[in-house]
Amino acid sequence: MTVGIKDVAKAAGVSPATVSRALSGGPVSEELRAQVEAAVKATGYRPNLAARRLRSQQSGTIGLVVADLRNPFFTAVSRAVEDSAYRAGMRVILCNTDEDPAREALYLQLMQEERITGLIFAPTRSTLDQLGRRRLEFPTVLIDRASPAGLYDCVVLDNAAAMAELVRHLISRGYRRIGGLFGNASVTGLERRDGYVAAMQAAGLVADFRLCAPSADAARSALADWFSNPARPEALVVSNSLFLSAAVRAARAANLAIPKDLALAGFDNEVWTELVEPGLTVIEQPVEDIGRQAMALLFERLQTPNLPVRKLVLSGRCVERGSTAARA
Amino acid sequence: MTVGIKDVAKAAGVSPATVSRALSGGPVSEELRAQVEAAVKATGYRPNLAARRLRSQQSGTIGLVVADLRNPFFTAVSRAVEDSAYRAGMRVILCNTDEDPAREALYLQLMQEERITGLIFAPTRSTLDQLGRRRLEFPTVLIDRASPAGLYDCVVLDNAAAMAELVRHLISRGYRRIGGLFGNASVTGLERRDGYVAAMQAAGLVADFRLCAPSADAARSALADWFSNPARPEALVVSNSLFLSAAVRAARAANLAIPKDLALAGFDNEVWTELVEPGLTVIEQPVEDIGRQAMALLFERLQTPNLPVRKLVLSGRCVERGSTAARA
DNA sequence: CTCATTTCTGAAAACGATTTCTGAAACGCG
DNA sequence: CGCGTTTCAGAAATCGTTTTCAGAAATGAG
Repeated sequence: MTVGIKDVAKAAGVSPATVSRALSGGPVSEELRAQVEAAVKATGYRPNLAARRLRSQQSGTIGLVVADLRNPFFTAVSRAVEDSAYRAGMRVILCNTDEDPAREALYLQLMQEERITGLIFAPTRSTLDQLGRRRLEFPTVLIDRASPAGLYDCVVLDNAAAMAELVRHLISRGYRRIGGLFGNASVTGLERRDGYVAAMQAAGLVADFRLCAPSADAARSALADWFSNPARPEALVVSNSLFLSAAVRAARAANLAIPKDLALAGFDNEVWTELVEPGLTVIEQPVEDIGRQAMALLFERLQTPNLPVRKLVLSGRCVERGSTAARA
Repeated sequence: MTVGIKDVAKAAGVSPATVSRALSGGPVSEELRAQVEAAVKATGYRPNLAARRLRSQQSGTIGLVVADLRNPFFTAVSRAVEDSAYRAGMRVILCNTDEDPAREALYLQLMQEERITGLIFAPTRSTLDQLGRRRLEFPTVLIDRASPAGLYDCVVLDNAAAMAELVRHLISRGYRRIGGLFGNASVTGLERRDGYVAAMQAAGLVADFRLCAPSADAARSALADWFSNPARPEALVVSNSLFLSAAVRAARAANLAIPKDLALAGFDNEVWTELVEPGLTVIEQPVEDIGRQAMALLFERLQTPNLPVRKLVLSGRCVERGSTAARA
């Protein structure tokens, strides 16, 4: 039915072993190599990856498990990872957990069954905890969400610093009653909260924040409630782009003008943050770099398994726009 | 090193064959089944998928090859596909071609090597042509971009009708000089252009459109040029969300107010289309449905290989917003 | 009670490649 | 010219499962 390595061998008049060697660049005379290549073309042979993987005991596959593909941050990182991987002749198997620990567990099990050679993973807070107890069976690089105990390589943003920069920026623009809305599913959200709290305290201001599930609905209802409160803040920082769009909608719904009634700042420099008036101030993350560096760390660890654990902390860039214009 | 089926068999005091049967729900006495399950738990056994695939000759994997993951349309469809697949106990391997025929060829070859059981594919125009000549080796459902010759199952939007609806909507709002910007890499863009041309002609108006590579830069420079022309249109329809954001930026750059100086309408109801003032009129695609139905078609074909080829045409919904408000 | 039939289990073959092992030829060196 | 070394090719083992095949035990019918 399908053409196998034996058929190629027969067509080329050599043994299967020689075909295998010719295709993998092994020691084969030029003459036979040419014959094999011709036979491959003639027969239309495509190797069976399952067989290859079984015998060679390496899958040549890296797993990429992200929290939310609809979040442009993760799609951008994924692109970079995919690119590096294919450049290195590796396949990528991409999974989307929707911030659900149960799905994470399922996918990790799957990765194990696939015998992936390495994993790049953005875990929820709950799974991150467990990761400390039970080590994963394959080299792993965490992205966006750092291992607190330093058990895994990781590449993350300096979340606290980035958020603190946003807060200081708002303060410098004359805002004082600055609120914060942070995701509760990832450590990223909590780190950004910590940066917020620290910056507020450093400025002698009182922190006023809420935690929230990472869904548009949850954010909108939290904000609707908050905005209807007479003690609502003059400015708001949020921890991701989903919340940012929710905040704009909630502000419109509550008839709050940006930035006159409510200044606003958040994360991730997506196209539309420039387009919605008066332009939204955001921290731009080096998404390409995050993906590339994660792959680089992974490859280094594959080559040298007992390297010390490394944590790569990248910085964000503050893009100032109209949503944080100086207070009237 | 890693625990295999033999180890489980030994631990359970049975043969490997029995373990295999117990795990796959074969005919095994309750007693042994329980023993096996206990042994699996005790040993922490995880089957080796490569071996399983090799022997059983089925990968349990469906390929998903999309044109651009940064396009929210494709991420939404991907989510739906992934969901259906995992619900059916199948894995998904996701690839991103960036509208590049060379990458498409590479990935199709890869899919063949993986011996995927089925493919869901959004091909470029150029690959779509070749698909007519050389049939793919696995059951395939095309999405977003239809096979003209009807060689493959597909699920697509009624692009011409949707675009025509946008045009008629603009006409009813008083616009006459309506321009169009369409992507040249996919048949989708061309179909939408056809719908545009047809609707314009039907109304006795002269069509005035440009084709453009599917990149933000290409779109912006095309539009910058167009807008600086004194004969620029009063209204513009575009064929995807990338062009839509480019159009807003270009209009701003050219100091054209929306909709006063330029009405605007496009495709895909993303969050931000509501947020950028005065709200952008778009065709909303049934993204979830597209993914789900594609999987449904694929499964049906797997069960009944010589079903006639089916083409599922879904309709878009026009979401009217301020960008196409009645002409002053 | 006997014989055919069913039900379950284990031994062994098979999946399609890679890799090890073995040997033949070619080569280099004294 | 003889002998060790290298180079290349093929035969056969191997990877970890599933599946086929065959046989033993249990069941049921006459």
